[in-house]
Amino acid sequence: MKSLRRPLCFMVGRDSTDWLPTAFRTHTLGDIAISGSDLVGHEVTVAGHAEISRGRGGVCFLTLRDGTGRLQAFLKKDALDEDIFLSIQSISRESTVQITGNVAEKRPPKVPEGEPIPPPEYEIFATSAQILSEAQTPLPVGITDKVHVELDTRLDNRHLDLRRSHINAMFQLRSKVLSYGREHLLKEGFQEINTPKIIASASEGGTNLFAMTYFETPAFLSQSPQLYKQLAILGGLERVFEIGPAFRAEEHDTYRHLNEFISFDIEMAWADDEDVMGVQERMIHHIWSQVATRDQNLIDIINEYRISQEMEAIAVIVPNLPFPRVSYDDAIEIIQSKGGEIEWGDDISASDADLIAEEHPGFHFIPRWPMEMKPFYIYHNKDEKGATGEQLSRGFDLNYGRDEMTSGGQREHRVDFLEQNLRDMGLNPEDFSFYTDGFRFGAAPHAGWGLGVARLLMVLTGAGNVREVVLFPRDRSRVTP
RNA sequence: GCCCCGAUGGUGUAGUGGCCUAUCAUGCAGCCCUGUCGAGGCUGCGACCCGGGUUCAAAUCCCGGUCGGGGCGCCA
Repeated sequence: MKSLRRPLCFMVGRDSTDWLPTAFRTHTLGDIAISGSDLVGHEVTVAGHAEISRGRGGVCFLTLRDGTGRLQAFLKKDALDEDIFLSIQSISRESTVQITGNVAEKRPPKVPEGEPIPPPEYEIFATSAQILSEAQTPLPVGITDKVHVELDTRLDNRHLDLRRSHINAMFQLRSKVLSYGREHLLKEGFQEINTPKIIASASEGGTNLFAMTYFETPAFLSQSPQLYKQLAILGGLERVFEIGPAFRAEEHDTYRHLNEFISFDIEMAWADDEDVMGVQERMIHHIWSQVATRDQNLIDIINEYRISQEMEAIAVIVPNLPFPRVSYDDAIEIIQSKGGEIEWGDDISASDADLIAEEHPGFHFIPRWPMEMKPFYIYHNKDEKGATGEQLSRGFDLNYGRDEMTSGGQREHRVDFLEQNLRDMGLNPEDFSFYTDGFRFGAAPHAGWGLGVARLLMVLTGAGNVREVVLFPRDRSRVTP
C-alpha cells in the first residue's frame, strides 16, 4: 500500500483524455495529470475548485480539483496581475477558479532518506487567472478534512459531500456497474424497457404503497415493475430488463432499506429459475471482472480514504462461477446445526443469515423457498416438496453474506393456478384482471429477478449503508435535499 | 412498528453534580516564510438541542418534546 505520508493528491479517477474543450477550459485536470509529459510547454486553460492555496510572499501554490482529478497551479507574483495574484493567494477553499498557463514538470517533493523519488508530476505555471465564484466560509462539511463527518450531516450537504474524492469514486463506480450490467444483458439478448411508475392498484400486495392522486383518480407509486415486465414478456419481447425506481411506504429504518430505490429487473421467456440465476451470476461476474480490470483506480481512491480513517481496504475479488446454491431446505439445516432457532416454514432472519454467511461469506443463491412464503406469481411444481412435505416454489434469493441482493423466480404462467394463488392469499383475482388477462391467450413460461442496485454497490464499495451510494436517498425521515 | 442508545464551536469529539471562564483535532481569521505538497511556526475566533423540574450549585440528575444513531421485523 502507498505511504500515508504521501496522499495521492493528484490521483485521477476518471479518464477524460478524449473530452473536447469547452468554453471554460481546454483540458481537464485529470487529462493534464495523465498526459502531462506530452503537454509540457503548451498553453492550457483549466477550471476547478480551489482545494487549498499555500505559500506566501511572491509565490502561491493553488491545488485545483475538478471532477476528473487534481492539479497544482503555480502562481508567481511577477508573472501575472498583482491584484489577481493576491486574491488567489488568499482564496477561500472550494471557490472556483480558471487558470491559463503553461504545463510544466513539478519540482519533486523532498522525500525522507531512503524513500524512492515519486514519478514526475505536472503543474501549470499561471500567466492569467480568474475567480469564477467565491466560496463562503466556513464550509459546512470539509472536502479534504481528516475529521470524520456523520452521514446525516453529509447528506444534508450532499452537494459538498460529493466533491470528496472517495464519494465521487463511489458514484463513478455506480455508473460503471450499471453500464457493465447493461453491457452483459444486451449481449445475452435482453432489451431495455420502462414500465409505468404510476399505477392503479397494488402490483404485488405485501408492502404498503404511497398513495397519490392522478387527476381525479386515486393512484399509487409502483413498488415493483414485476407485473408489467411479465406483461412485456407475455407480449413477446422475449428478454427484457429495466433499471428504474421502486417505491415502498414501509417504515423501516436500516442500513439496507430506502423508501425509493433503484431496482435492476430482468424477465426472460422460455426460462425457469435456474436459467435466470445463470443470467444473474454471469452478469455479476462480468461486472466484477470489468471493475477489477478497468476501475482499480476508483477502488484505490476509496481505499486511500478508508486507510486514512483506519478502515480496512476493500478488494474486488471476482467471484467464481457458479455461485453456491444453498436450497431453503439446506439453509434450515445449516441454521439448525449451528444452534439457530428456526423451523421449516419460518423466514430466514438476519441472525439466521449470519449463520449461513459463516459458511458462504460471498454470493450464494437460496433457491426453492416454501410456496406459502412466496408471492402469488411464483411458480411451483406439484411434486417438489420440502423436508417436511410442504409445497416448494421456484422462487430464489441471492445473498451476499447476510444481505439479500435479489429475489426472483420462475413465474406462474398457468392462469388458473395464478387465480387460485391470488385467492389463497386473500386477494381478489378480478382486481388483477389487467394482469391475469395477459395469460389467457397462450403464455410463455418465464422467469426473472429484481436486484437492489444500492445493495450491490454496498458490497462493491464497502459502504456500510445504502444511503452512501444513493445520490439523494429517501428514507422514513428524509425527503430533502 | 418494537427494543436500546445518543444530542457539546462550522465539522468530529473529551466530559459521570462544584475542578468548566468546557478538552482535543479539524476549520475559520490574522501574522511570519519566494518551490509548497499531511507544509510549518505564532496569535486569535467559535459550542453545552428545546421546554419544564430537582439542587446552594446542572453540559452532567429527572420529565416532556424535537432530531439523530444502532439493532430487530419486513424487504431489494
